[in-house]
Amino acid sequence: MGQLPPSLELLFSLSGTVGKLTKKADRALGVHGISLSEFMVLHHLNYAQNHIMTRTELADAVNLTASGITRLLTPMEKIHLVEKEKNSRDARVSLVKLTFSGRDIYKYAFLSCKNTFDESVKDISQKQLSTVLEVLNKLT
Amino acid sequence: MGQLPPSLELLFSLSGTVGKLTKKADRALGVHGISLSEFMVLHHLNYAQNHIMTRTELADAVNLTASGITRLLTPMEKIHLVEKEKNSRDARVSLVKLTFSGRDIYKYAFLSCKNTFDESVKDISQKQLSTVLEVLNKLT
DNA sequence: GATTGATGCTTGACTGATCAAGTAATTGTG
DNA sequence: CACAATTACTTGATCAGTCAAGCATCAATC
Repeated sequence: MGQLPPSLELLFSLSGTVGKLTKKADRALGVHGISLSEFMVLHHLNYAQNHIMTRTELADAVNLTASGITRLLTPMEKIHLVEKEKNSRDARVSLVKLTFSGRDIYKYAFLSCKNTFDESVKDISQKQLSTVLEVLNKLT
Repeated sequence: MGQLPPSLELLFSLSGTVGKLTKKADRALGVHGISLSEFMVLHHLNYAQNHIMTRTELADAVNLTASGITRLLTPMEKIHLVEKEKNSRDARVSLVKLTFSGRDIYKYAFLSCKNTFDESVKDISQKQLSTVLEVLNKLT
């Protein structure tokens, strides 16, 4: 990498690695017709109360802007992975609910993704992994 | 994050953190009129033999496709951060050379970027950092 | 030394995301 | 209670990057 202080070496490495991992994830998930961002949406909905979240919550969860979420969800609604619901308390918010078939796709996509990345992670120790997660947290 | 196996927790965390760090870098570098990708190009050229690389080498170094590099370099050539050179041995390759003013911008951009990220990294130990770099390497 | 295949790069069409502006609903304040 | 500020979301314009196709050049083989 050459001549970089640790902080920037970290930045460069992170950026390279994540680029590659994202492509890998997209290939693995492509089988199920979804992208990594869509998978992340399905995941967060799957573990949310009643499988429902607001668009803003989703935007935060998957690190997109509000408009990014609008554009990501539109096709997902069209193929019925998620559906719109109204919030009776606040007419501004548009809730996103995971459908049954959305949950189904999530399960299969989850398995593909897990297989792919368990493989990538196989010779990294538990301890190293938790160090990495801790550091990533501090960087946020 | 909830209910994720370690490998996918790592993927999700990496993706979130890198998204945020990239935005931070782009803000820091925006002062100098360049993006993180452009900064990475300048960096690799700065430490290359004679400040010259082929477009393909650059593409690898910054994790873009050949066409991505073409599109990234075009404006950089226009503002004379880099310039084209021919390779006498092989007329297919188009060399990219860092100009003096490119080197200058690099130096200032480097300082801004370093300040920004040294700050982010200040309570992460040397040892943790090298663990992270090691893990990132294994993931590639 | 002509042909076949690989390599380096560019271009057009597209995708996924952003930002800025706009709309609609809600909340807080004089 | 009115009205200003804030919040949730959508839309048009734009941007950064990909992919597929194409062009030019080079290398290997017959």
